[in-house]
Amino acid sequence: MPGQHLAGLNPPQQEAVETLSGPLLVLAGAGTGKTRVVTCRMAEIVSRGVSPSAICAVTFTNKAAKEMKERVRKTVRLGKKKLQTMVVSTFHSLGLRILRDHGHHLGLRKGANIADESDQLSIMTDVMRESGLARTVIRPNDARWKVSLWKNQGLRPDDALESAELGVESTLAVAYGRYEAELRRQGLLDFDDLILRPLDLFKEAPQVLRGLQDQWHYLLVDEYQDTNGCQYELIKAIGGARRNICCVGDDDQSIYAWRGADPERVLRFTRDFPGAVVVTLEQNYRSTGLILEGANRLITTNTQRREKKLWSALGRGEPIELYIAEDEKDEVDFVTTRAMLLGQKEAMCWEDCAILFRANSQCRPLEQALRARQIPYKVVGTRSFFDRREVRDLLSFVRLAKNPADDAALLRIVNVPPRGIGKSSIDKVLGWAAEDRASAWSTMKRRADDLPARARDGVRSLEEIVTTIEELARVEGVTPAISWLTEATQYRDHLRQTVDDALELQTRLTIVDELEDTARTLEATSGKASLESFLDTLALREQDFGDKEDQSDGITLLTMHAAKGLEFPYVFIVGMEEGILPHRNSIGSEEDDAPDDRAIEEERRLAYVGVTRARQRLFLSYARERTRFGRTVKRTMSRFLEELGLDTLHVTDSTDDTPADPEVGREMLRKIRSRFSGGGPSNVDSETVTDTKGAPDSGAAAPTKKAAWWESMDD
DNA sequence: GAATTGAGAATTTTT
DNA sequence: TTCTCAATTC
Repeated sequence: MPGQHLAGLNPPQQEAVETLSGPLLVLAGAGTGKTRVVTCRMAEIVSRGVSPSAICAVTFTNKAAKEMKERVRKTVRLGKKKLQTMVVSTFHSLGLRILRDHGHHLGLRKGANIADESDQLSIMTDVMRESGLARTVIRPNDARWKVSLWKNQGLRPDDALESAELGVESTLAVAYGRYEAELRRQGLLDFDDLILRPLDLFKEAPQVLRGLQDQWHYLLVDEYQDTNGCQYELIKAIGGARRNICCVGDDDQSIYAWRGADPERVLRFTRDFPGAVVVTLEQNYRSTGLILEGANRLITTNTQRREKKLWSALGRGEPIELYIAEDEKDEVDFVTTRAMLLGQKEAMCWEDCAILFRANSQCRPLEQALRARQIPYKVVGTRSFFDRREVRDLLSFVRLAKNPADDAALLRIVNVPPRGIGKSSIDKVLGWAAEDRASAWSTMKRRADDLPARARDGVRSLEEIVTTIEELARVEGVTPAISWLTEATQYRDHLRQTVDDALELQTRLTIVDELEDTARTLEATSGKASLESFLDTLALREQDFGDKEDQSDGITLLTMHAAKGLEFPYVFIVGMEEGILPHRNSIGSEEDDAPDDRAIEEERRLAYVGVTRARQRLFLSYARERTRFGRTVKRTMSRFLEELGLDTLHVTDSTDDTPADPEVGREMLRKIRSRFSGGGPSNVDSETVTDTKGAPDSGAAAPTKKAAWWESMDD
């Protein structure tokens, strides 16, 4: 029964849903119902009798993948089991899956571990030293990014060396080669390998690729504008000759060029896939007319883009507001005061409101101001649970149990908690290992007797721990293995001894608990898990932690990058200044650097993403002067404000007698300011989600509701 | 091994 | 200004 999923869709949306074969590009502007189209299209395919196992959908984030699965499940009438054969995963999960299933054709070790950022960094630091690259010339972290960029573009060490300029770049290309060799030696894969190595595999074992091509007749790629060269090759290979490939994206929202994404890839689609159908979605269901008008004006300044013009049937709405602040303090005051007003006058829920900024450093002053006024807030996308030392420490034991060649894991926990294996012992072992071309762990075990007595005992006890983890996991599962590990290492005691701050200790102990919970949750949903699947799930962040973000409500603080795909009724964007947005590194600031149009265009797209997050009200602000690094500097307003249509904005500043809300006099504002100017408690470190509950007497009591903003990430 | 100190940098970072 | 990182020192 074809066409059963077309109800309620506009004509272009219907066309996208009905075009089932051949290459299809869905140019989905912000807020045009992309997710809806994608899920309906998949439902349509299935309802025409295609097995779900013939469909593969690729996204960038776990959240998007989860969302898509969920929506398809709700749309398609089909048994759960049947539906689960449909692959909906991130690029990285897909790559890893392919490598886990077929990696042996590449001589890939069975237990290859995934290197996290700090592993990458320490390996990079080592190989830089060997290559004679001082960290004053290029910082290891920057080197890591550069190498990652090369890998994203599909450049191997040889290619990089060839294309590199003489000097630092070519030395770095040499270091890149050593970095790769070191990863392999330790049986590690970095994130980029998860995309790059499957391409090697397809060359090495074409039958594997053929198998995948036979399996997946329908391919879907989400956020196509963000795909890098490597990811493009991967999907093109799998899409193969069948070319049933549907890419969904918006060139105007391409904001990851600096990570190797090519914003022009969307523009090239019809050349890359001749005969492609292009459907453009322009009706926006999110924002009011005036917001969209501003957004359209802004983005049409860009030259490299597909023509499209968002329109809204939601009415004109309120004008975009601009507040010109005296300084950063005044700007932050404006945001918090305005937010409280909205809470009182328009019954805005805190969770309906977001504050967007360009750089994370802009976050802290906002947090402080919100805390002082006891407005609850949460910060999205800061250092995650997975990057916590406690998690990485404990997982390193597990990694070592799975892959004895993983020197990075060994070095992290060799003496954590202290077991008498000091620096000199470690150096000795590393020396022997290098001579024998063996792994550090095997060498350490084999030659423990050549070490001082205390170190020897330490090695034996570590050996005991590692073997037991492996056995426990194999026989009883991951959960008992992890619980046993924390007990046997007395990791909690170790924390109690080394952390003196009570609050900090509490946080860290909780993290240990949560790691155990994670194992439990994983095994509760999918049965006894192997060490491998446990580690993979964590490394790719495929699992949520305790649904913590769902419980908290409050104003959301996030970067514009993190805001992509989200929407809020009320949006503040702060720091609309030259040097911040567009960022100074994109302006071509250096002496002889010509202004880089492409960089500016990306900043403009970023601003566009920010603006199009707003449903009803949009507040922009900048400061006339700002204290940066201890020095007060004059600021100029962002060129993007002009491009948005300065004359259409409702502009106010601190001296204005008609403050932002025309109905509320300046007196009122002042009153509110002074009422809440008393300092509140401070001293909370931000983690993944910081939730500061407003006290009952805060007077900032906006109503709250349960429906969460992340339920609608429809872009 | 832990604490101290000094230099250098201060975008965004889906996995 | 304020953070990070690594070398130095006790």
